[in-house]
Amino acid sequence: MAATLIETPGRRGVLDAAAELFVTHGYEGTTLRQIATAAGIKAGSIYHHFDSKEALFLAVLRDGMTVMVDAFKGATDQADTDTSARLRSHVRAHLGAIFENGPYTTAHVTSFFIAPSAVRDQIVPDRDAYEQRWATLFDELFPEHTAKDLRLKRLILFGAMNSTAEWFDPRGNVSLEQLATTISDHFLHGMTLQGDDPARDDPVKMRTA
Amino acid sequence: MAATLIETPGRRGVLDAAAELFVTHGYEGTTLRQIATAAGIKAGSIYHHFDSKEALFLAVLRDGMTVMVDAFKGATDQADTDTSARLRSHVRAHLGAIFENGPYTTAHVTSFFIAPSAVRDQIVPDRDAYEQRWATLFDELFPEHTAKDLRLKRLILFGAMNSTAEWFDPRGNVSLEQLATTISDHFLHGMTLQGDDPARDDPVKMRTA
DNA sequence: GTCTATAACATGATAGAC
DNA sequence: GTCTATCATGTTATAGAC
Repeated sequence: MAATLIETPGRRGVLDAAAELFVTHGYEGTTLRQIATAAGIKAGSIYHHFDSKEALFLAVLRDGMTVMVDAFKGATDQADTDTSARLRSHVRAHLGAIFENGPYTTAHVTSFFIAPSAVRDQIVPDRDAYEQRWATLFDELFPEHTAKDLRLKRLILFGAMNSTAEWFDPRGNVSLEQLATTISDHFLHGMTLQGDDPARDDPVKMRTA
Repeated sequence: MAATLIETPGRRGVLDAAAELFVTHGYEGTTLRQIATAAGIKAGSIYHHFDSKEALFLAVLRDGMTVMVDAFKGATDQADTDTSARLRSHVRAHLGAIFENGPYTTAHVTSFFIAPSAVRDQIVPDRDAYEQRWATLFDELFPEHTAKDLRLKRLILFGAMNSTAEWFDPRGNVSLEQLATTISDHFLHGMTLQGDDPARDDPVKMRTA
């Protein structure tokens, strides 16, 4: 039994195998035969579940997006009150989607940019909807900022969060909780030295205009 | 004459064509025929200049790294004094390398992660050396911070800067100068509202421990 | 009905001979 | 630099197993 054999049968098994391979080798770098082998079937059999390689890729990206949206909703449901806690829970949710919910989200984050335009065009609406959730959150958290500024800041945060997929290892000496705290605290305060207690709970006071 | 025809002949022409195609389609998504056509030669002729497709890719990544290192040196040579100006000039240099020095840097930033491991292994030392320059700069700029914290913050900044390759358009309503200022200011101060003058020059006072 | 195996085709890639 | 042999890939058609 090969190490990378996916146990789950059927359509889900193909998706699991594909997502994992897309993360490490990219879309073009992954062959249907690799996916089939990892899923324990033959290449031609994939076409029973998906119309094409692109359709399979799109399904992986869609699932990744769904995980992120669900995580975001979960953070919103926590109903935190102060700015710091609200931001942190959503950052934690996004990072959790990347590191705790399998390779679907990672595949989305790392291989969207160079995806074939036919695939990109179909997934863009989903992405836009997710970004809109964040935009609305930002409007609520930072009402004094201009829309233009908030857009830039949001993209900066996304860059910081998504790029963790390239270097962060949840099993290392920094936990996912610490990473979420570091990123959200830094996003709010920059390099200003805070208290040494990483679990402090004083809300951040934004200057009102 | 095709629109994407590269005028430069020989080895450099192949590199130019390859770098541009790698950015948009990734390594595996780019064929030697596409590169050859863009360079105005035949596919097989590429092997006159490079031993393999991987060797060509490696050369592109190396050139991209060189551009970044040169930009970094140029920023250091400016010999700014205060923290804010020093950080900003280096951020500006890194962004300039991405958006003003052709597709080599962008290819490096966007397609390193999913590059074949044989290529990645060979370019890692160059990357590490570049990151070490940043690490040294951070040590000088933020001496009160722990090494562990500085590493995280550095990776956060890299994520923010490199991800601009996916969304920033220098011809849009935000200039590269504004982007550099926004990113470095936000890195230092977070969401704390600063004065409305984007060109202010007051140095940032880091609290001493 | 649901899933998979087999086998073959068309295209186009890499690489080495010329 | 060009040409061409070899090989891999996405895809389809058909049929078999649960």
